[in-house]
Amino acid sequence: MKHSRNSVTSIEVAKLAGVSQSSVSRAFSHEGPVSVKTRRKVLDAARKLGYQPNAMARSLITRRTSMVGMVIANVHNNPFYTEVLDLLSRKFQKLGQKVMLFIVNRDQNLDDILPQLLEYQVEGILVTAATLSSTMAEECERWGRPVAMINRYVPGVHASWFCCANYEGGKMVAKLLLDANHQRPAFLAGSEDTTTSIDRERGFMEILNQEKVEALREIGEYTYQDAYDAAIRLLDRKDPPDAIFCANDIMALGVMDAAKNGLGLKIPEEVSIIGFDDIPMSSWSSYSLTTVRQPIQRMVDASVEELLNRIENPEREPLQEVMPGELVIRGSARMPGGLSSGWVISQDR
Amino acid sequence: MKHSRNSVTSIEVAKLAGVSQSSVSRAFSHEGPVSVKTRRKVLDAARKLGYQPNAMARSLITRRTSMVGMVIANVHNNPFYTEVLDLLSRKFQKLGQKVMLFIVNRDQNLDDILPQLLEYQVEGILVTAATLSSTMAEECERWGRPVAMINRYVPGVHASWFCCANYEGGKMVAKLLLDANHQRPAFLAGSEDTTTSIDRERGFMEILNQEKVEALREIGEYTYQDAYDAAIRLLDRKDPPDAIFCANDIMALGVMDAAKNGLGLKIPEEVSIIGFDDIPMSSWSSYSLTTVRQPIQRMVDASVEELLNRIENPEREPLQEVMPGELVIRGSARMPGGLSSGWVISQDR
DNA sequence: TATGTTAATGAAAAGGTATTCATAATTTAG
DNA sequence: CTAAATTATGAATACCTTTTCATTAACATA
Repeated sequence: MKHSRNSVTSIEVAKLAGVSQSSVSRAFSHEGPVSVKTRRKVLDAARKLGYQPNAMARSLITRRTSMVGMVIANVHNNPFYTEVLDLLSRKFQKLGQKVMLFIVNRDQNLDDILPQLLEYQVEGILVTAATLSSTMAEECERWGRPVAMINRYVPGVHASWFCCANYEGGKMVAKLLLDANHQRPAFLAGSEDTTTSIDRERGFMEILNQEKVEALREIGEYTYQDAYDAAIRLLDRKDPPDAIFCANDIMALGVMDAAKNGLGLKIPEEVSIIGFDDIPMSSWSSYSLTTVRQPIQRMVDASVEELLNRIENPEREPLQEVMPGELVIRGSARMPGGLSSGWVISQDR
Repeated sequence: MKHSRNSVTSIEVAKLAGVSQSSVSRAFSHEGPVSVKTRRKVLDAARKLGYQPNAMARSLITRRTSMVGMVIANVHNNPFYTEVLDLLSRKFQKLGQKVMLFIVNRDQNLDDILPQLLEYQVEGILVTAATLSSTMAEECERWGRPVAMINRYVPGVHASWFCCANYEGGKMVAKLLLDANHQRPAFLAGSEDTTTSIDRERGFMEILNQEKVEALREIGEYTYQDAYDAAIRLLDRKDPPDAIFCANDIMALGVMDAAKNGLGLKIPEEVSIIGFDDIPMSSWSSYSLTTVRQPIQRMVDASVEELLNRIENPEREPLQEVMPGELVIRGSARMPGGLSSGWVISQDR
């Protein structure tokens, strides 16, 4: 039996079941009163015909789609965002939301995909690792499409966001390095235009400045290879740093490989390296990277719940929260002598 | 100005522009005759009101949604599928398709998400790293929703699929190892129920059997940690293998770490290790993994194009293709003495 | 048994668009 | 300058549901 494109409608089901179309609808949507008898008749007929309610038609009348837009960048060159994507998607699914996915470049303008999201009537938009211009965000919000962001924020914009405490994380790292007597730290920045890198650096420098310690600085592009190259430049000078704090883990791994395999340096004896994120590879025995773990599950849970919450309650004010990261001490950074000086040493997960 | 949930309709635009609703529709859909004058009037009014055509209403009448379903597993513990996801998503976007994403567990039953896909009227379904039961696949196809799979196939099912030549890949690896005089190879399988692991092993064993070489065997779960543990078991016996072929790269990296850091073995002097996929980490200097590169871009391009093609031409027979992988020689496996004996040595990308 | 409540049902309307068909405006050909 | 062909427009309809409203059936209460 060859069907044409799914065109079995509730009317046909009604006819076969010997009831009205309304009853078919009621039997499917768990609303309204239906006798068990008709429900059974309807469900039988539906199964026989392979009937499936048409979500488009439904959304037209209910003005609900149960669809959310998910905009994400950096998914293939940063395992951190792979995990975010995975967790987000699963969480939305579990809560009955369909996910319309857009993978973009970090610096890509979202203005062209936003119309598509609105056209398809997503009820909310979750953005991570990509930046929504403030006018666009406002636009969405004004049209009743709440926006939630992970690890991005737009100052003064009417939207929800959840960030790791990047600034405080940078401070933690600086303190750890200074306590362990590092004299010449360096910061390896990711792209200049991302608040994550900026905030981590700000916190880092705050402490160093406070202690009148100067820092070297290099820039990469948030990739392993860029970081590798930057590390070579940094470590090959005649006054090389004795510690490198990297904007994220994937860069830190590149730096470690450059130091270890590229230049034959001993880690952490000759140079300490610290990252940010705690991606799975960081705990691999070849690296054992000391890093700041982002509260990824918390950020995902909070942002999803907040988004759905605001969808249900459009009048509610958007929530924002910065969530503390957690220092994960492994082997890639020299430790303070009096080890127990108040450092939180986290277990591997 | 506070809007309620986007409810500006083509009728309101028509009113403001002083034309009929039909003209608004025509001005937006680039079909049908519209004078430049009315088009301008319409577009102006639309911009003023922030009008956006409603894709649900449109799809109801056109019976097209421009949405495809994408079902993927293993995305967070195998970077290979992260890249597949990324490429697929971008390709669909570029071709004007919206992607409805479902991330599942590898062994999860897809029967519960399939109704959702059909309900939302996706026009086709792309499955990768997850297995669709043959009855479900048939069901989709019968309802005019073509199915395309990457790296999965269901024997005898009426669907498109594109696989890497896993069997031949396994053979290549076996030949390479034998040529380099390995005496005691081992295969580290991923989960038993995936055709990729099975086929790679079959090819591998085919050659070994042919040469009357026995092989050890272990099983992991397609994860770094599982592979690490399995490698310890394998290498800690009194008759350890001198080569381990792993079902995929992420496992191979776990094996390398187990050998190198766990047991202090030299790679490739004491044990050769070979993977499959060629994920980015494999080329990192800490690993330099010899592996079989999957033609990921080709598989993605082919499957997307095939899917869209079948959507437009429902009568067309589904296409299937197995695409050769490419041996990437790096440093983790001992090489044959006469190196140039016909081996294709690939450049890093 | 009669009456008041509640539950179940069907008819009809609404949601926002694309499209057909008939009509009006414009252009082209003769 | 008229007839014919073409192009532009608007009214009406269809797409497939959910939901309201009115009606009927079932039930409980007195």
